[in-house]
Amino acid sequence: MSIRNHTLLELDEFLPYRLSLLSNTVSAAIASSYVERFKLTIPEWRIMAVLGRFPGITAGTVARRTAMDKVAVSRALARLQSAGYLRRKGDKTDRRRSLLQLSAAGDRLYQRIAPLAMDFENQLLDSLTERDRRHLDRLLTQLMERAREL
Amino acid sequence: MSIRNHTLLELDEFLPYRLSLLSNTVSAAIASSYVERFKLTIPEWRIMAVLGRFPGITAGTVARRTAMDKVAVSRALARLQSAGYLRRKGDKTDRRRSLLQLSAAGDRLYQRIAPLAMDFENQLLDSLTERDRRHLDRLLTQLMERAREL
DNA sequence: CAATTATAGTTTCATCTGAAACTAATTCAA
DNA sequence: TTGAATTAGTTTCAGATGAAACTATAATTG
Repeated sequence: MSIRNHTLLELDEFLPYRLSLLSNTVSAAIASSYVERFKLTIPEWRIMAVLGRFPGITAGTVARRTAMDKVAVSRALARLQSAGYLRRKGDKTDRRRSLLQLSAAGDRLYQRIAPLAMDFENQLLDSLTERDRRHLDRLLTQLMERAREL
Repeated sequence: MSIRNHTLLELDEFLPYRLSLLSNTVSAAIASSYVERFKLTIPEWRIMAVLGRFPGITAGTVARRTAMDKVAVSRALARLQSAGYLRRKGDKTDRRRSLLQLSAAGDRLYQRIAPLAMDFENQLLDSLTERDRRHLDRLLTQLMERAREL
């Protein structure tokens, strides 16, 4: 990072640790600021977010789009359904699958939370200039590509 | 991020999600590339890292420096001790505490893993220019400050 | 001082999680 | 075709986790 060629391992300056800390801090802030208020977990909210955007996809597609494993998706879907936020429609061409979409109540909730989420992101990014944001976008993309390779 | 003023919530472009994904991907790579090989969990390895750097600190200090909660620290310390990597020395001025340090075996392990950790970090950062790295350092610091406020 | 309050660290308990096993349906291959 | 292999999704089981209770010690205060 800023001090290149560390000869000592300093956790505070160790990129994997910093990423983990930042991600956890951000997630905790989200959880306490709006997700918890609506009695959702982060995984449930993520699923609502992809279903709000792409209605009618299957559980497998949800798993891929949210990078969650299928067990976690299955359980979160069950909870969303029993909370009344989810509808499943059997897929006629493949009866193992169901096509998922938010119920009316689910959609109302999504319409309330999505702006809060975007607002939260904007508040995070407010401290950065437009140029910084583009830079951040590029850096995260590059790091992500690299991390996938390693 | 790059496309400012989202009117739609796209998970793939949502900063908290991207941070979480990147952090998880990096942690998974670390776990499979060297931590798992030495039969350590990430929390255990983090504790070894701070003890390698700051021998003689207490469990509470470890918790603060690793941002782990005290339950997790207590358990990871117990595992490290039973694996023979940790020594505890009663603190004479406060008998609730112990002063922690790596055992000889713990230190040997630390000396093997630390270079791998730094090497991993360097591989991650290889894709960035020196200027990008400084920028990344600054951006992460700013985001972290902001996230703490929110 | 004695009594209360606070702190360090551990244990308990209930919940969460992920790997593996499982069920049901589909696709492939002989 | 039909039996084997694959895939979608759920359930099970065993281990991980975090909040709250607990133990032991130290600090505070009246």
